[in-house]
Amino acid sequence: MLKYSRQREAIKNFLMTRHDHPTADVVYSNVRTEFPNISLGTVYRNLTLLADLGEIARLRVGDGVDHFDADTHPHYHFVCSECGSVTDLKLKDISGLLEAAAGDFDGLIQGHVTYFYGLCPHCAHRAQKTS
Amino acid sequence: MLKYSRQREAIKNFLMTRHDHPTADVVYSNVRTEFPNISLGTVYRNLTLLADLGEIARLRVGDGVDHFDADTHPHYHFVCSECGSVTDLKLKDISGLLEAAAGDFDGLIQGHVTYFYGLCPHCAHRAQKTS
DNA sequence: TTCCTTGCAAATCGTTTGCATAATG
DNA sequence: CATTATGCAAACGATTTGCAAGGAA
Repeated sequence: MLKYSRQREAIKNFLMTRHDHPTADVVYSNVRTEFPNISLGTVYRNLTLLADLGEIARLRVGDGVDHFDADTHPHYHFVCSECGSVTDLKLKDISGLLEAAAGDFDGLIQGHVTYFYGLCPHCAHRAQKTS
Repeated sequence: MLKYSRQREAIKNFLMTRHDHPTADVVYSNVRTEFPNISLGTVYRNLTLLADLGEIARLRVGDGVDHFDADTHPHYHFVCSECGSVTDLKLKDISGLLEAAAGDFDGLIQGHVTYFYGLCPHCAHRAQKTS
């Protein structure tokens, strides 16, 4: 059975205040201001637990580090190749993707992961000035 | 300047014979039959080099291990949640995705990564019999 | 001979885990 | 009291890196 823990609550609360999809490390150093003795292990354990419960989402955007998102509604992400920032991306519905993929595939497709990459607004503008 | 190396050639040749997107470790143990003294480090260095040159593709499908593909034509992949196999997926053109995403995004979208997950044909059929 | 590449081992990095103790139900 | 959660540190697995020696141009 699941027992309440103040650390877990703090982790989830912190995540809900952020929209930049922080990593475990960032969660750790922030929650530490409230729980100076919390350990990285506890942060990882709770992030994994919350993700398994479906209360948060674990994002794997190919940079070798897991990012976490308190917004579990299906939506898309953009990863900046320059600064590494991960942001939400408004996108018209592309659920047609799944059907397109299911086409003549003999197995069972349960979902897909998509993320976009390039230069974020900030880095794109900076590149323009430099060139 | 880039110098020829028999190890690098063997690594690329091996990759071209495989369509199951092997990991560095699998490349290592196979190339080892031809070069018993090759080291994992050399395999990693060459895979990274070849990927940077665009001669092979590095696939990050969220399982924590990099997979490599000698087929650099843009195409999609399917990852089996059960057995972890990574296979190619025939898919109608979905390049509309990029434009859809570019919509009102203020930065520069250079590409996207998409992979599908679920049960591969083999695991799907096995699940059916069991239930 | 120059400088890239290798093999080896040690180092890094993100993440997980074992264990004794603290907190929850 | 029964159990889950924590803090700490050690363990892990994948990948990278420093270095001296080997091989290509």
